[in-house]
Amino acid sequence: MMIESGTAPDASTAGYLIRALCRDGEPTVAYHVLRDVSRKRIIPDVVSITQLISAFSKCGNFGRVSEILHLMIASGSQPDLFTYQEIINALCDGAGRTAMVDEAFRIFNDLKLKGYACDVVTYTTMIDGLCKSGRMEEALLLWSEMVANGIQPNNYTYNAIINGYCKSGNIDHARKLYDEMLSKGFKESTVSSNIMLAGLCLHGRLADAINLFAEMPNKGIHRDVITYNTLIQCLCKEGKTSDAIELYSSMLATSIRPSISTYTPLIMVLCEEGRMTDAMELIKILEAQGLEPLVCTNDFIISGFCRVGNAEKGMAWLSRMLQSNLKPRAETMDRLVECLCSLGQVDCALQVVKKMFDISYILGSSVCHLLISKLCGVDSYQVCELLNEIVLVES
DNA sequence: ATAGGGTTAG
Repeated sequence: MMIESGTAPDASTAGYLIRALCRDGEPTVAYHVLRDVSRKRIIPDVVSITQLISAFSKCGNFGRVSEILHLMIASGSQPDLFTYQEIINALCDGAGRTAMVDEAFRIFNDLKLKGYACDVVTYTTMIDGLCKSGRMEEALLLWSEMVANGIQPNNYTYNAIINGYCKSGNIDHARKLYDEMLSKGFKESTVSSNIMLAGLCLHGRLADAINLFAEMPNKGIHRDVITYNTLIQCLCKEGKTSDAIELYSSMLATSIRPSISTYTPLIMVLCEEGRMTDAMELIKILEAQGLEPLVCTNDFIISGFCRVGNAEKGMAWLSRMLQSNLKPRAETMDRLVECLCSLGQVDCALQVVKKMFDISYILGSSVCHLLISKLCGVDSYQVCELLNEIVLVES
């Protein structure tokens, strides 16, 4: 309407639109606004373009990020520390999966060379990224460099490094840093407690973990869904299933709502113990709360039904999975074939095998042997050995 | 005229 009425949009018009579109999760539309106005030599403010860069960084579209940076610089506008902070943060994100920490580190070091004054947030982001990819030595070097530059670590920085120590197995160093953090006047928080809790759990120090959990309210630290999930997962891992379920029950008595990560370890351990009725009860509960089981939970359930010899239920869940376009793990299919064979339901087993072929899985050799044995009524290992011998003799 | 950054489980 504005353009049709003959009023030319300016940089502010574009800036408003770009920020609003980014906020509403429409970065591609925002990008087209930027392209449109830049053709008329109109360049929105750095804040708006930074939001756009942030949106594309977060979804991993670094090609587009680089393009916008070039457009920005070519039109005489300079990205600032916030702009690069968003890119570095996104490159560090991904929990080791898609983390491009090397690239983040390159940009970070480049920033210093270009004369940008990195601050506590930039340093902390980079330290956290290095810690998360297991590069503790470099993270500690950066910490020293930061302090040498007159920037004091804050509670975020401490949490990043404490988390790094916890994850890399040095729980005693983590503890030392924790005490140092407290001595500098930074307060314990839900986040710092959750980090230590996860560290203790990771190293099997269940008694210490339970103690920390118990002490949180005494110290005035609020427990959140992550606190509960971390301890529930730990109890499940340590075989304390009834304690895990008890903790889950006590969680329901609080105002904290369980998440899918509350249920996943509980259902997994119930399936492993063959407690399929209890597992299915939890599935019903989580679905009633509008949650959806993870793909791996479906695998646990099928394997669990196989474990208790209920191939029929296992088959039903497999169908449910395939109908939802979820891909079961190959081992899950193997378990089901094995279970059906042991029940003498070779035809059903072959149906599963057909479904495996449909999703382009290859039969494992042990399942192959099992099927051949069932179909031929002979021990296929012996047949194979015989065949091998024949091949040897002939060659 | 308006407005931007970092943490914990999975």
